Amino acid sequence: MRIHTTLGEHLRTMRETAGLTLREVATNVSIDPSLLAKIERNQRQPTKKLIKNIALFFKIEERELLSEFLSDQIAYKILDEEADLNILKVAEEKVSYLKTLRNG
Amino acid sequence: MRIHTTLGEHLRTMRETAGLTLREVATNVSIDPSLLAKIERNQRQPTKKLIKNIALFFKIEERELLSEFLSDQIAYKILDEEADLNILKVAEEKVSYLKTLRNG
DNA sequence: TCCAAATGGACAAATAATGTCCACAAAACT
DNA sequence: AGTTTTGTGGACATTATTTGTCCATTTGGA
Repeated sequence: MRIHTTLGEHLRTMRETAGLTLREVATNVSIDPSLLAKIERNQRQPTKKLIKNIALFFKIEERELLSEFLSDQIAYKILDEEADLNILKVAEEKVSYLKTLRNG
Repeated sequence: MRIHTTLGEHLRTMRETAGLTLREVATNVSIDPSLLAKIERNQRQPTKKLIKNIALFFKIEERELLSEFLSDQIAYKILDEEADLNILKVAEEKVSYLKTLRNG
């Protein structure tokens, strides 16, 4: 089993493992092959609806892809902003803080 | 370690400490007072241009506010998606991985 | 070579966000 | 009380961002 580090790479691995073309998968999830190609190379983000369709098509857990999707988004944001990694620690503290605000 | 709340709360604290009204600050940073009120209560996100203006107005470091801004965005995303906190660990690993990819 | 597959870019469409206006509510002041 | 000032809420306009498509081009294999 190959290690995939982004959602796009994971999707490409699954497709190639299944021996399918972009066109075949794209048709089944109702998008243009060009868009799927971009998603596999992380040039576009899939919508949640598309993630659901892909999970159904490959018969895997939707939440697995959603988790990859979310961590991708956060990672790319850190990279885009050239931010320090301790931003993530701060964010973690804020989540706890905001949760207590919401509940208490 | 210092206490992190949210960017909005920070802005409100600074404004009140300075004894200024929403209108006074809003006028100086060229936005509607209503918008500033929403930003202080985290109902709206400031643009980077606005963050710059605010930093100039209060004579503080722009990057301090930008860091708060970024960690806020990540925290709110985690909360919105009701995601597990270990997503942040995964994101951290992805950042490292993508950095090595980028550099070769 | 020929054909299918994959990629890139420009543009259209859709979505999501910011920002404003105005009305209202709550204080504060005279 | 009346008046003015401050902060809030919602509807809407505006702007920005993102997704998605189309088509041309390139790549790779039989």
